[in-house]
Amino acid sequence: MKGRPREFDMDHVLDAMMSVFWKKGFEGASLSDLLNATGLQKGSLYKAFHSKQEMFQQALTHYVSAIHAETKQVVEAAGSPLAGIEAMLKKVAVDACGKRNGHRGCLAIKSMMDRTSHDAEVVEILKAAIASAEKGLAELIEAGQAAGEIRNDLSAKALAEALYCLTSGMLATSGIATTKARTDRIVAFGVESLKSRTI
Amino acid sequence: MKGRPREFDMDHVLDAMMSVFWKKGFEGASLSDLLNATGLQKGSLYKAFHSKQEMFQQALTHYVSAIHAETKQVVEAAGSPLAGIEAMLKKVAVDACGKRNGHRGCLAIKSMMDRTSHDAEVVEILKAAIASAEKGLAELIEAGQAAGEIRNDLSAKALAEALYCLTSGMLATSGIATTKARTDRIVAFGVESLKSRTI
DNA sequence: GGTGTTAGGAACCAATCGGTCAATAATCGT
DNA sequence: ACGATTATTGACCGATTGGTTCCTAACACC
Repeated sequence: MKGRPREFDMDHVLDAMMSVFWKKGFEGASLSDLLNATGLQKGSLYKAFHSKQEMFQQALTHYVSAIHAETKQVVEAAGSPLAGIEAMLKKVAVDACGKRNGHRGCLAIKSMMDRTSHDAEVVEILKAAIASAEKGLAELIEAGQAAGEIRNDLSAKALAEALYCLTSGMLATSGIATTKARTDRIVAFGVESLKSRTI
Repeated sequence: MKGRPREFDMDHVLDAMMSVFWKKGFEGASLSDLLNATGLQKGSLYKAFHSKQEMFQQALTHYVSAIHAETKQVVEAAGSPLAGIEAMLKKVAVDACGKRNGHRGCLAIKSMMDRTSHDAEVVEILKAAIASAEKGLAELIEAGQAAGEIRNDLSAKALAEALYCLTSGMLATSGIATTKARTDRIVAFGVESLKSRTI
């Protein structure tokens, strides 16, 4: 590495930009919002990221890996595959209900709505995130099926998709139709729909 | 009514604005976009609606009632409560998969993401829309329960919420993770989860 | 057929948008 | 120590933003 080293911490800057985009969306977030949040000057920001689009992509990637890590941790703390899934659903329910760092809902879901038609790179980031999430879910479900905990009349893949769909739905209506009682019922429905049953 | 009558057709204008907001979102839709789409001049638009916010609110209301009418029709064409629900899910799946008037997904879900923190009126419109949709679903489910077609170990309300959540999830990932095969599996999961079972 | 009322049209506005650039400062490799 | 390289700063840019205003045109009512 040559030349003058950067004075700011990239992680803090990504966090700050993530917050701004999360709260205001891509178009709603102005350069000066980003500048205020990061504490940087326009030139510095544009030297590190070449455009607002790239700022967004990096912030989104940052968000996705943070969520991934959090979810992994929650799942692994649980005692069984089904318990892991329930814990994950409950985590999503909490994110959908309350405020999280002052923001509601999920940056990834928001991005699906307003960026995918303008930014192909964002589409790839989100596709990868969904694929990764569903792969993790499917593995968990397979383990649960092997243990006889989870129904095996439907494929692990199909169940993983349905589960992911349920979480997306909770996050999509975040702030409109998300009370704790409501998300509790949805989580219960999800868990109940997974259980193996003896007909 | 006094004075000069308006020359444009309000319904066409609402349709046009709805399309623009649907495709570009609130912030992404510029006044000139709206002007081009409606064919009106700035003065006329602002005489009819007093601000961009109000244009959005009216366009969203227009959208919500259109979707409501479409859904009602699809449901009533089906032969039984459960068949009605399946038809409704399939309709959502189609909307989530393909393009519809050149737009993807659902304007209401998009609005939940980017307008609810800025516009309290939009929150009310969306809350009312969700409440109405779930009320309709719950009545359908109750009828299905009475007919023995739908499980009654969970309340109609809880099932309606879960079902709505599933549809929101499909629409949220519109354009990212929506292939026909995938939405087919999710629809099948939804229907399967509703069926009454003899344990 | 005036008169009051509303719609249409286009020029106009300040503010803000995303983005650039040249000058200066700080570090690395040698 | 010195040149190459990179970061920081802040002024600057044209374009566009949402919104206003004023004038004219067209109808309803009496």
